[in-house]
Amino acid sequence: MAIDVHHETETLERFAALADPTRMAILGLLRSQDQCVCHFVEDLGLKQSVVSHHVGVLRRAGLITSYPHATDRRWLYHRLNREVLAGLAASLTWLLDDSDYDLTPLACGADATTEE
Amino acid sequence: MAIDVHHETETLERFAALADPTRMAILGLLRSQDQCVCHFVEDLGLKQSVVSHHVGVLRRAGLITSYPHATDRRWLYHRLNREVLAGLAASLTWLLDDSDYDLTPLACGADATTEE
DNA sequence: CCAACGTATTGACAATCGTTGATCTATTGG
DNA sequence: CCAATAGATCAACGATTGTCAATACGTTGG
Repeated sequence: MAIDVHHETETLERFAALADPTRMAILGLLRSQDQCVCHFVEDLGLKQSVVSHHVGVLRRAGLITSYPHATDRRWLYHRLNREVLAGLAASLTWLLDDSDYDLTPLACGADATTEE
Repeated sequence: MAIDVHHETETLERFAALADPTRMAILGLLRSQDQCVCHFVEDLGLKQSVVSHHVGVLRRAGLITSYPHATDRRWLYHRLNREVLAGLAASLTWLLDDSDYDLTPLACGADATTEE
């Protein structure tokens, strides 16, 4: 069974990639349209190297994919990887799934002994 | 409108709290039953101070809530905060919502100029 | 072929994070 | 009251991460 696919290093890296305001802002910009780094630099008012760094983090985490512009290959466009983001949402809903939830708190070792 | 509730510091802190193997393991254990720190120490084979630290991170992030055992108040039980976890899942699905998605990549400044 | 441009990469520095061991507090049982 | 227990807290250390400036790389236009 796929016990803890949700704890995998890959998944944790992805959550870490989400946990940064700059990167979350970039993802927010990509929500409505594919864009290249120059837009992030302009819209977020950040240095190019900073943006490039964060885009690299997002790409290595698999949260976005990148492709060169059709005519001018200097421009690198970025797109949300919706499958991966959906996978993260699935990890969260897996945690939330309470079909196996036992309402009684798990007894402590000492608790179990004394109550025996 | 609730433009970027999903970028809030609170939300980012929560994603950061998820991005650690120990904390994700603790959340995984809490999925099926409320437990106290002693269980995490035993099940994960970690030092008490390490577990206490990570439980603190999870609690401050709002991912779990804590309450003392009914009869022995030395034992502190922990429970998933399902509302908060659902909120994180909502932030992800908000990113995924492509109802406003424009298939044409956003033109670069230079691009727009030359193509004029 | 050269200069301008978009982006990636690198190295240095500061800040943050996880681990450890020690100590501290509160609670329970004798 | 005292010893044992559950858990929190703290200071110190090493590892990681973000920022910045500089540089390198590939592409394009002249």
